[in-house]
Amino acid sequence: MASDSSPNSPNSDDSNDSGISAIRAARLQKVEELKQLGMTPYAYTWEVTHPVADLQAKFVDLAAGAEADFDVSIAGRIMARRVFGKLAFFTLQDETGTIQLYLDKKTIQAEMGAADEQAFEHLKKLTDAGDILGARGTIKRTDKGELSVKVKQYAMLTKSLLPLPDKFHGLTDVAKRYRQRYVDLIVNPEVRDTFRKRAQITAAIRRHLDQLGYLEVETPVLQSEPGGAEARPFVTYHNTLDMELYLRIATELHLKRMVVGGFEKVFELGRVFRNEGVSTRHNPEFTTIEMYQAYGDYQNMMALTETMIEAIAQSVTGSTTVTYQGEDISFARPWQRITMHEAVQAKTGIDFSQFDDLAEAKKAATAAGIREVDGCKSIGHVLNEAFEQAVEETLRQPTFVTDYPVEISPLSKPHRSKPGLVERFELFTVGRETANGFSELTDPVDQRERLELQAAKKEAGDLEACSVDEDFITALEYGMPPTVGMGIGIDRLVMVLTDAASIRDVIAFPLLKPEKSDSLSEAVDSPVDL
RNA sequence: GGGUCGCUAGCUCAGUGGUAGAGCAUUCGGCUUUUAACCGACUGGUCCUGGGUUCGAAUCCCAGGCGACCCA
Repeated sequence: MASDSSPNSPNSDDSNDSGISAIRAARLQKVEELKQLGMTPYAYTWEVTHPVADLQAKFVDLAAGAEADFDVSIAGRIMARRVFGKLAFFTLQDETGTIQLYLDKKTIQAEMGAADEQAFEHLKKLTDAGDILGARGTIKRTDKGELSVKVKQYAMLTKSLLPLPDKFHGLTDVAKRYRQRYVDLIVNPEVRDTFRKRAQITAAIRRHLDQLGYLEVETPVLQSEPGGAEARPFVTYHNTLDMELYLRIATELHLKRMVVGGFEKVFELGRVFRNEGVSTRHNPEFTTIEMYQAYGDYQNMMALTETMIEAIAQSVTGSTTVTYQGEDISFARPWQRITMHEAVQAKTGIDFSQFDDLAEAKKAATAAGIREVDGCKSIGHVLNEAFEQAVEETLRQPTFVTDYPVEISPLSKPHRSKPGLVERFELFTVGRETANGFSELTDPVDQRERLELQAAKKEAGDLEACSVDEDFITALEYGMPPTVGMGIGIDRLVMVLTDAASIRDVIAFPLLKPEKSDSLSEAVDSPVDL
């Protein structure tokens, strides 16, 4: 598993003493010294009696200079060392926070003398910032007011070979933070908070849906025919079946099969994959939740959506109002609802419902400053362009946009009273699409026609269009109850609730191009100097 | 895909044509109330890569890599 290209794994036989190599060599030497002293540098267990945050809370009222007769055993990473001749202070960090270790020579030598008569000197010599240490002792608040564990015994649990980033400035290089997220997590507490909140959000969603009687299911990632969205798929290959497979671009079509099968409330929270560019709002693999409820329509699902997200915001951030990049966003119900036609008319002055002719619609849109309408194949597409260009960015507070044109909604049920439209909604927050739901199309004949239109686009070279999923049509022919479905982009929701500017801040290991590999070995292998 | 900006020690950053720098970390010495500890000494470099211009390039030019932001 050794990687030659890693900047932090210099060759072990490399005798030059450039910075990192020298530090690493010195620490490997300490590993040997620990072994010779009978202290394993890589321990097996350590009894932990308290997370340090619990201690900070429990002794919040302990006076400066006071000691508590309270035994604790803790473990964590040394984040900082302040060492004197016969006294040392370490800052120890566990998952919950930090606490100071008060290490005085007299106490440690008295307590550990039998095991190691040089215990304090070895502590000074053989520990470094970055090491993982176990410590047992009592609670004390120092004269300067810092809550501390007055250490009686310590043990090296894991010796660290590589230096931590600057203790004051931390790690700020964004590329390095993403590539070596473990270092980012060690030194940047707010990054740990983000991923803790992310877990709280998904847990809260599961709890909410569980209480409503939803069943969590798992559907295939590997598919012979991707569908349920318009996106380019990733292609992979199954060796023994000798066939190409695609990574799913949505969970929709399989979840609907579950509804056909009789599960009336199902959801899947999982990863989908879309073969598209990378930006602050796009990662090629991202997490969605899709949920389906039989016998409900899009009005029911809008109600569920705002109830659920309001509850999540409250439980995760402690408020229904969050600040996103300096802007206050209120998730308090009720949220604004506006039809797509109304929204576009409000921003452009154009009433697209009046058009019968595509050319007329394009002309009006262009006159209103909407770009790139030439390629639009229908009035609905022009309307959608107008919406994306003139409206989307302006929808800051949570807003449901409803009643989309059928041309851009191939899986939605026709609107019960508005010809040409479907019963669909999308949720926009801080100008971004955050959720998408609709009364599901259950008519298998209509569905086949719509998917065949998509298939024709694919034939014509549209890489984001899908073929007809025959088995899905077959499922609909057995009969799907009236159903509403909805999907949420979990990453984007987490971004808003954690005030993250980039989707990469809420994905632990975002996709990055590999750093250029060391060209030295290639140069050696290649006799030709190009 | 286009534009702008960035890449120098483990980390954070100075350095705009003339010997490669600072702080922190590391190493050594001192210190029993520190918390960006302090004091003293030292060490540490593929200046992202490859070409070019020049007596001389971290610096100027060209190409490439990776990243950030903006636009599409």
